[in-house]
Parts: sequence; C-alpha cells; structure tokens
Amino acid sequence: MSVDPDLFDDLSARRLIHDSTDPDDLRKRMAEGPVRVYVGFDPTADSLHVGNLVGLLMLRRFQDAGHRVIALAGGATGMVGDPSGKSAERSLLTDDQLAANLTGILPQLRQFLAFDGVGNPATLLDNRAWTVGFSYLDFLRDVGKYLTVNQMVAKESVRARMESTDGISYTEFSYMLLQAYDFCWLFEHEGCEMQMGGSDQWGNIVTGIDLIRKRAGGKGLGLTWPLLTRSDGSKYGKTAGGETIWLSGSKFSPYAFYQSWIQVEDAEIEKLLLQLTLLPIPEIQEITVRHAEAPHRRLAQIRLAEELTTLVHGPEATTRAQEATAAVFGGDVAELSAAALDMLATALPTTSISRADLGVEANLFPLLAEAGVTASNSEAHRLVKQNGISLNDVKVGADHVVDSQGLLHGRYLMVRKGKKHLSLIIFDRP
RNA sequence: GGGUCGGUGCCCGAGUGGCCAAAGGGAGCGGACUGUAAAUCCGCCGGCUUCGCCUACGGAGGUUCGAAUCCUCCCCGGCCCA
Repeated sequence: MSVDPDLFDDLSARRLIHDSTDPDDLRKRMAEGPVRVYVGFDPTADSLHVGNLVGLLMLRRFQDAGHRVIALAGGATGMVGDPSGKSAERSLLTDDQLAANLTGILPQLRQFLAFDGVGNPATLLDNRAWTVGFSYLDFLRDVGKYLTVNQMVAKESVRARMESTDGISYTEFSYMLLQAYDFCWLFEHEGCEMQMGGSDQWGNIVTGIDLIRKRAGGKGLGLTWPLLTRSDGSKYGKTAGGETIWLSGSKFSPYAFYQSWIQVEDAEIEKLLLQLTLLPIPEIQEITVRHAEAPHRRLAQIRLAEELTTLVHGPEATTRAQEATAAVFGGDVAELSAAALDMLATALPTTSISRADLGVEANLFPLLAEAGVTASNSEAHRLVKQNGISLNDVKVGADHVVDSQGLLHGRYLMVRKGKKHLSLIIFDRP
C-alpha cells in the first residue's frame, strides 16, 4: 500500500500542526509508508461535538492518504476524566451514563471512516478492553514505575490545576498515566506508532511516547493540532449563544448546524475551510478570493456550511437546511405555502400548541414562553418592549393578541426573535 | 486532626447591618448600522398576575425594627502545620 507523500505538507499548509515530534523525521516517516495512528475520543457526552470534528477529520485525512487509522473510544479513560484544558475538577460519570455515551459516539466514529472496501480499513477500539482487567497493583508496578511524578507535575495541564484553587484530584492526576498506557498498549499489540490529539493533549502524548521508550524500548510519534478557537481566542464548539454544537442531529438540528456555519465571521472562514473540510487547498483559496471580492454574498460561509452539513448529516439534510434558510431569510414568511411550513417544522424549533389556548385573547407573553422562544414570561415582556419579536414577520407590541386571523393557513405562527432566531408554533392540538 | 483564608447572580468579582435584586467587567439577548460579518453606539440582563409582590448572596438556625453583611452549628474547597 502506498501513501500520499504530501500529507504532512498538506496538514502543515492547513495549519493543522501545532506540535509534533521531530518534524523532519515525522515527515519522512509519513511519506515512506503506512503509519498506524490513533486518536482517542472520550465518551463525555452521548454525542461528539464540533470540537471533535478536527480529530475525526484528521483520521480521515490519514486514511485517505493511505495510512492505517485507529479510532479509540475512551470507555476506560472516560471513567476517570481528563484534566487537560479543564479549570476545575469534574464529577465522575456513572456507569449508565458512560454506557449510554458510548453507544452514542461509536456510530459517529464509524461514520467518518471507511471500515471495509479499502486496502487500509480503519479500526475501532475501546480502551476498556485492556484496562478493566488490569489490577491497581499491577498497574503501579508495570506502568507507574516508568514515569516520575516530577515530570507529570511539570505538565501544563497538571500545573495549571495545582495552582488553581480547585486543585486536582489524584484520580484526574492519574489520567495521564492511563492515556500513556493506551498508547503503549496499542504500540505493543496493534503496531500503532503514532498518536494525535488537540494541542491540550500534547503532554499526554509525550508521556505515552516516554512510556513506549522506557517500557517497550520503542519509538512513538506524536502530533497535535491547534484547538479550534474563534478569532478572539475563545474555544469553538459552541454557538454564539454558548450552546454546544453537537454532531447528533437529535441534539442539534441539521438546520441549526447549517446556520451556525452560515453565521461564521469573515475572519475565521479561511481557517475553518482549511481545517474542517476535505476540500483541496487550491479550491479553498479560490473560494476565499471570490469571497473577498463580494463578501456580502457570503459565498465562503455558504460553502463551509454546505460541506460540513453534508459531511455530518448527509446531502438530503443539507438540502433541507438550505430550503429552510431560503424560506426564512429569503422572502416573505407570510407567503409560504402550508407544505413549505410543514417542511420548516422539521427544521426549526417547533412547538405544537392547543387551539383552545388560542381562544379569543391568547396572551402573547405566556405563548412565547410556552413555545420556548423565551426562557420566561419576563423575558418575553422585555423582548417585546425592545421591539425584538415578530410574528409572521410583523413586529408586535405588548398589546398584541394572537387570534386565528393572525395565523398562516389557519394554524402556523412564525415567531422571529431578533433577526435570526426563528421558531414555529403550530396550533393543531384540539 | 489543628490553624487560616474562602464559598455572592451564567462566569469573574465588589460589597462587610438599612440607600442591595446586590458595584464593575465578561458572556448573552434586543435595537441602530450592515452582509444572517466585524467594529461601534444604545438598551436589557432572578421570577411573577410587571409601576407592586415573591425568591435570592454554600446549608440550617439565631440576634436585630432590619442581614449577603453579626453569632452558632453544619457542608464544601484552598493554603500552612501535624
């Protein structure tokens, strides 16, 4: 099996290499033949989120280039909790949560990689396989003995927590050892010589390389990518509102997913295209050039949203998200057909409300709160006072009464909060 | 176990008996401007039956006309000592 000799340079050009073991050496190794490489994903939630996307795509890039990739689910490490990049100790997950989380993320890991039909099929492993049966005493003797607390304490992730008022528990402190052992185990049993991760994983990766050298007498390779951040340095993976952008369609709708990329600011668009899409670099350059010529057309954002939504949710979901976008941001909402509104109901946050509630004088504020447009009645008051609420694209005042005359096709009410937060209320319950 | 410092709204962080729903900053939300961008400006930012009332400053009691602020006990964390 031959490999693409340019992968390293491609990653470098995409600004996907933050830290690595000796670059010249790594570059050479990646060009001369298939490298067995892994990325770990801890089941901290029942779905992966956009923060994990870079890692998934890294594996994909390696596989596409001819390398042999392993996606590692952290069934064991997830039981402990990685302190890296965390400012405070977290509570442990219960067994039930962990199991549920694993069943959520395993299919997502599969989705991005090819497991058959290729010469270099991906492997999916769970580190519980080699950790659950490992006794504490054996672990101390066979793993702990090779690493010094001195070097562990020196790691940024540990030091930061030791200096914080929260401190760090022995449990989280030990995380690094578990991860190092994973790498070493994979090296010994799967011929895996390389680990990749976000830049906050550098310390863990280096510790693993260390363990491989001391315990197995081998040489491990490591690579980290820069954590996805906004131009202001804050972590990505969240919407502007602070909501996590999940990859699971049930936790974060494809429409919302599409929208979150449409709304990306210009300053980040090129970086995101490079790091989060599989588009060839020259094509990305062309897109950004065209975007710069007419930024108001938002070509780059549209392309980014399209690529990513298709990657994560598939082409049909992308089409639907685009239709919904056109309906809501393009023309007059009041002109939409019932069929179009029904389609929107699958994309937008939608609430079904009893017709009885409509009554003669359905009060606007409780309605907004009940539909989840606002978190509370008070907030509804505030927003209306601030001229922030439109019903069917008509701004409403505090004295507005919702009656059947105000509904589209006798049952739909399109609520717009601000400029871009849309919700659909359907009066269909008896 | 002893000493000590601390636990305030989404986050950081003032407040140390009334003028406190609680300064200031950040985040967020709305408005203006725009390109569903950035920057900037303005407003909002506990809840409710909304010009008044209720619930709030780790928890439970207590002192007081009145407590985030004082006292007691408890819980949690940092640091130092053992």
